[in-house]
This record gives sequence, structure tokens and C-alpha cells, in this order.
Amino acid sequence: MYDRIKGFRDFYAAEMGARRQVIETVERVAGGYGFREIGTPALESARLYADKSGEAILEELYAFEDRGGREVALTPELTPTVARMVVARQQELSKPIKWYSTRPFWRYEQVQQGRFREFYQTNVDIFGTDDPAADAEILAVAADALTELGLTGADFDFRVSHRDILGGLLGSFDTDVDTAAAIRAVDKREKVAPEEYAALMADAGLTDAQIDTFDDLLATPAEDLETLIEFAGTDRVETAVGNLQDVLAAAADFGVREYCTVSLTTARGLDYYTGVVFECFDSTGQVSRSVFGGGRYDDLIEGFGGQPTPAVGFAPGYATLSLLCQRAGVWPEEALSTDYYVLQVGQTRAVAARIARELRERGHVVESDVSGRSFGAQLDYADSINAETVVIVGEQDLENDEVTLKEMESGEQVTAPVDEFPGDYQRPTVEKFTG
RNA sequence: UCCGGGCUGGGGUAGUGGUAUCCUUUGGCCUUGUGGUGGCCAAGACGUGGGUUCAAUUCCCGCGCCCGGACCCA
Repeated sequence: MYDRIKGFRDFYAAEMGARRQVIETVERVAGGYGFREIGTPALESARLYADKSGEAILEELYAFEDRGGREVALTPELTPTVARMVVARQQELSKPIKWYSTRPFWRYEQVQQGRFREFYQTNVDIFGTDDPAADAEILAVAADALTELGLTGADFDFRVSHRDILGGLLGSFDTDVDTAAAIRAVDKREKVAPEEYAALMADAGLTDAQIDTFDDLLATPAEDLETLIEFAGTDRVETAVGNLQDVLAAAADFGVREYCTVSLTTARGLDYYTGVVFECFDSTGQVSRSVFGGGRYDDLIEGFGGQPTPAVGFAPGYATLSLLCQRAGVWPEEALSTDYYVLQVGQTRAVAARIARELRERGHVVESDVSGRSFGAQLDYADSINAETVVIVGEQDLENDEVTLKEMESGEQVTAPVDEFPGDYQRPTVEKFTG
């Protein structure tokens, strides 16, 4: 026996069916908003990541030299790839560019609940517009996808913040503040002890009094955001607050405002976010980590050598999303489903095959015996694959030019003329041949 | 990298210093014409290396793997 590679997973048929349903739901919602599917490579130049995030990032990648001497890496995320794609055809692509893609990614990380070394996510991004409606559309796609999955506002919460509000407030203090360090500290605030948080903020250059002041500011509710403008007195904060308010107003028009809570402590760890950021959390807190996140990253495309191109997106990962769905009881049932099993008794393969073929032409999932099994064993098998209807093609029935239809759940059965089966019916059932 | 917990047939378990219980599963059979309830037969396990011992699945040590968590999360 060989073991699986740590952090990689097998999905057997029943579970895969459930995953497929969930992924298709998310993609259908994105597609409904006009996001178009793109396909991307599993390997990129390792430099794509090292240049953006530093050489240390290579330690967390599946990176190696290929036979041609190229330093390559299995893609740990999609953003650099789509940035590269946008830059490559910047002139010819009509704006806004709206793309989605569901794919595996790979990171050499420590495996924990909801986190693996190979993981699937759907990236949904808009490039080429900084209009608040684009930010709100991303929130709308995310919320619609979750509600389509059967989740409700009682199940999840989008904590919405704005990078420039935090940065602007920090920048408005008289002292010299390491903004990036302070934002990282804020992101950790709920996870660490109060003293530790204070120490981190102090390291970032804030005085005790400033830390207290800042805490009060962070608690500002959505309806009082104006007070932040007054406090800072800078254009930067005024613009940021105005932008956040515009996004929330658009979200209201799109019918998803109710899922959003302003939470200025939500900072996300990602350095490249520039504007609105949000993270989806389990409202009950049973899924302890963030389910997924998203936000605006207006500088990234330029950083990859393109024209300045604003961008906003989100990326649900299916490891955490399935945890949320399971917690909420909306994860699809993990069971096979089969429309018809065509059972053969004796030398009836030709007729059975014809019937199976015609049922398949009507779009059904149809199985028939390929093991030479006995009648009882075939019924057993049909039961094990959850066949709804069994079509018994037996020598006895055929002598009367008939087949028998059996509905597995109720056990009811009826005979039907073999020449008229499946006939004109799209979905022939026991009921349709009764009486 | 660090900190916990755990490894007994495919899955779930019981138990023991003298190689193992039960449930389930898988395959076959019980007339190749009635399954999801029965009966019979079969398959299938003590993670790994070393130590102690007459004897180790059991006790001790290392390693491996699994599950959590910390760090990290582009």
C-alpha cells in the first residue's frame, strides 16, 4: 500500500458528487453576473512569486528546477497569474474584465483543519474599474453564492473594512508609525492577549494614549463613520470613508447589505489590498477561521508591469466553505444517484442495451450488468447505487414482448410493452405504465 | 519549526506479557425472476525499528504517519 502525500486528498465518488454540486453553484452564480471562465497553468516561473513576495516565499512553495533548467513553482494562488494575463493583453481586452476560475493550488504548509497542501478555490475578479459598484458586485456574487448553497444571513457574516481608513488614521498620529506593522497587529487583535496586542502596537510606534484612542476609533459603528473623518482631518481618510459608504450603498441596492458588518479590525494579512477588504465568517463561530476573503487591490497590476489597473475580487476556498456548509447542514448529501438500472436475465443483452441506450439519449444516468451477475445480485447492486427505477429485461417477459419496470423505493412494479419502452416518454416511470 | 492527542482487518471497536472480540464491509453461494430484513462460506488487522523478556500487539525508547493547535496564511 502506498500512502497519500501529506496534505493531499482523495475524493471518492459520493463526496466528489457533493463537491461538484457546490462548485457548480458558485460558478453558476458568477456566470450569471457575466464573469467568464478562464483556464490557467499549474506551473509558473518561481520568479513570479519571489519578485512579488520575496525569496523567502520559495520555502512555502512547491518549487523546483525543470529539465530545461527553469526555476518553476506549482501555483500557490491565482492573482499573479491573472495579473500576468491582464498585462499581456491589456490593450485588447474590453473593460471591465470579469473572470472566474476554479482550480487547485499548492502550498507547502502545515496541515490543519480546513487547510491542506492542495486546495481548491474559485477566484472571482473584476479588473479595470474602481467604481464602488464593482466592489459591491463582488460582495453580491459572494453573498448570492452562499445563499444559493442554502446558507442564510444567520449563518455567515461579511466583515467589511477599508485599508485606507486604518492606514489613514494611523498616519494622522503625530508620531512616526509603522503602518504595516500596526495593521498586522490589528489583524491579530482578537487572537492575542491584550498585553501582547499593546506591545505589538507599541513596537509599531504608538504611545499608550494613542493605542487607547485608536481602539475607540476601531469600534466606530457603520452609521458613525463620519466621526473618523473629523478625527483624522485628512483627505485620505475622508476619501476612504466616502468610498466605504459608497460601496455599502451599492451593496444595499444589490440586496446584500444585510450580510455586511463594518468591522475596521478586519485587515486581512495580505499586503496588496488597497481599499475595501472583507472576510466571510461563520456567524456561530463554530468554524473558527475565516471562510474566505476578498478586497480591492488597485496597485497590483501596475506592479506586474502593466498600466495602472484597478481590481477587486474574492476567492472562496472549498475546504473552509465545506466546513461552513456542513456546520449549517446544507452540504449536499454524499450519495450516488442513478436514474435507471437495466437488469438482464438470461441472454437479453441486445434488448437491454437498446433500452439503456435510448434512456441515455434522454439524458439519464443508466447502468446495466457488466459482471454476469445473478438476478438477486443485480438487484442488490442496483440498490447500492441508489437506482430509482429498475428495468427488468428477462427472457420470460420477452416471450410476451414485455419488460418489467420496478420502482426501487416503493417496490411497485408494472409490465410495459417492449416495443413501446421507453417510447415517447422523456422519463418513463412505473406510474406512467400503470393503468 | 514548535506544542498536545492518537495509531488493532477497508471502516468502527473489544482486549491481552502466550498473535485477538464484536459490528460493519467486500466477494461467493442459498434455483440467474425480485433488493434494501435471513442463512452459509470466504477475505481481511495489532504503523515501524530497536530494547527488556523464555515469549511483546501489550512494557520502554527512537522513527513514521494521522488528528488537533501555535506560527504563517501571498
